[in-house]
Amino acid sequence: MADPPATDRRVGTAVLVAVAWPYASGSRHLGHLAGAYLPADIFARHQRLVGNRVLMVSGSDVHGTPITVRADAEGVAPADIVDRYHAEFVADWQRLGISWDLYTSTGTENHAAVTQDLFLRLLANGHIDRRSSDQYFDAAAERFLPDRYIEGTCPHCGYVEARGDQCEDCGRTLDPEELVDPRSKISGSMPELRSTEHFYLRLSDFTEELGKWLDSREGWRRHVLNFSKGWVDEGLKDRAITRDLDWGIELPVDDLGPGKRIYVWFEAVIGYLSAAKEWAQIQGDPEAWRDWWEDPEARAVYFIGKDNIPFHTIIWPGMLLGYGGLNLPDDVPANQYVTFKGGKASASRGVGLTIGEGLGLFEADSMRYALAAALPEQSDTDLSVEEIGRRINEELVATWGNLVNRVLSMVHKNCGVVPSPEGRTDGDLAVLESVDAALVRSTEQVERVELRAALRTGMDAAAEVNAYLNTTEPWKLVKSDAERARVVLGTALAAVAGVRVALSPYLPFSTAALDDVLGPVKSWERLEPVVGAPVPKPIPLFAKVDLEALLSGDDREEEGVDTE
RNA sequence: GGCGACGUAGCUCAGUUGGUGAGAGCGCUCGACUCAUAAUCGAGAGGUCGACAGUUCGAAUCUGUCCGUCGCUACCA
Repeated sequence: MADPPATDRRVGTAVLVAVAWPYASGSRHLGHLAGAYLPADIFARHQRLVGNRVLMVSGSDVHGTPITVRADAEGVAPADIVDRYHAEFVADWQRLGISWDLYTSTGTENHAAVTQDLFLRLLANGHIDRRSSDQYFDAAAERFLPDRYIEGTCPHCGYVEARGDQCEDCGRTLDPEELVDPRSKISGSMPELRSTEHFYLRLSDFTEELGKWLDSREGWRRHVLNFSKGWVDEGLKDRAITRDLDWGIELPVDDLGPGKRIYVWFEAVIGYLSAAKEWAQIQGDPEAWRDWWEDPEARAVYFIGKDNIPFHTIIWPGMLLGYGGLNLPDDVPANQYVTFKGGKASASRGVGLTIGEGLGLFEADSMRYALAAALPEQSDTDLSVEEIGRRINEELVATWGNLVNRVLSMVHKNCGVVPSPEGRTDGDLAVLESVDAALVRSTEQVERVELRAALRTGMDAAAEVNAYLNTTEPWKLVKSDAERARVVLGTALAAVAGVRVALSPYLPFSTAALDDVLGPVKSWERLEPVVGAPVPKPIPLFAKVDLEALLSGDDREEEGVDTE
């Protein structure tokens, strides 16, 4: 490469890799993984190898009505639900090799403090105000009711168990006042409308500024920009920040009376900032977060699913503008959806696989490959167990796994150690140059967050090395010209080492499995293997998937496991 | 209802601001090879780019209508 990657982590550009906060209300599925966590990890791993200073943060989103609803349904405390799924997420990330710099939660004291700081600053700057409205009040329980805590008959379809925010039967969104015969989910009594006060974020203050900001964005995905501009063009509406809940972050002011908390949509996005501060504290350098949030040279890339777009392109930037002095997102490469047999993945509806279920069927790297090859970067992508298995067997194992295996086998058998690079012909050098070119090309693609294409680039390079072997036929040379055979095998091994770098962000476990022979991958460049290093008989990097067994298993009932 | 997206080879998808004969991977057919997880390499077949109309010298790409799929619609985040 033209510019050798910096090895000093303090030299490169500061890159904040901000990843959607998974809601600790149920298991996450492969759609979430392909939508945010996997692409973020691939991007972060690549950025580290090119020498940038990556800070990749996220955490479990532990507040919000769905969690309290679920806790009530199970007769446990919200914290029990949160603890269960937070632990599950942490285990998922570990098994998947998601390389967080910090994975925390919104349940920390630090997060509450940062949230309250933002609230107070926005309040002081005039971007938050108080408004009163009529809301349903449960006299028996002596509390106001969030929309989800009200049930009634849907005015559109007559469904008797419609929720205050949406009718599950006909799918229409509702206002609670529209419900016929409203009932409190807490006491079952008929709620009454009472006046109550809440704080509102004056998003409308930022309509013009956000519009200009969005117009100035370059390289953003079309659907992200269209959707965001659509919101601005319609006119931004002020949003209530607080809710009548006792599960959530407390207000730093007490003038609304008891029973009001800051609601999730406002505080969850603040997690990106609070996590950076928490990370800095853990590092023993409490001011270190400023490198990512205040330095204008720093980059911030937010990995989310498309359902989260307005929160990251409108609301969070609006909050940051109102706060002042902090970096706005540089890119929000929101992914579309993964569908399963045409339907949106949803654990609650039993569509698709949870991450845990996926890991029960496939090796982590294999599943990472299959999902990365099908990332819904431009449009929804349809997946199935068969499709994942096919990708693994016919692409990953056949092209890359087999290449590594055939090269290592021949080197082991005929040389026993890494051969010297001396004596390479133009043809030998050409294959190495094509691998180097692939590394340059895939960097350009990753910079644009075209991760599918960058994976393809790496796989194409692997195919070129396969073609090189078929042309040079080292298995014949070992009988006719042993010296030439050693040169060819050494070249092939060096090429494999380079392809391995290109694929390493996608395949961390199998990459590390080659450390003993090829050395650890520390930078985004093709390094010659150490001459004379022993090359033992190889173990296949990936197991083939038994598709028939999977298909018979796929017919079994897939039970929904949770709400979303 | 409103907004947005999508509908391109058997399957999953790419196709920057409209312009050499429409692409990739996989599958399929034929051939080569046999070191390698029956893997690899080469060649080839296969699509009137959802339908219709329009703008243009020229449209998969722009406009309109229609058909179909999906998402969002601000208290799920």
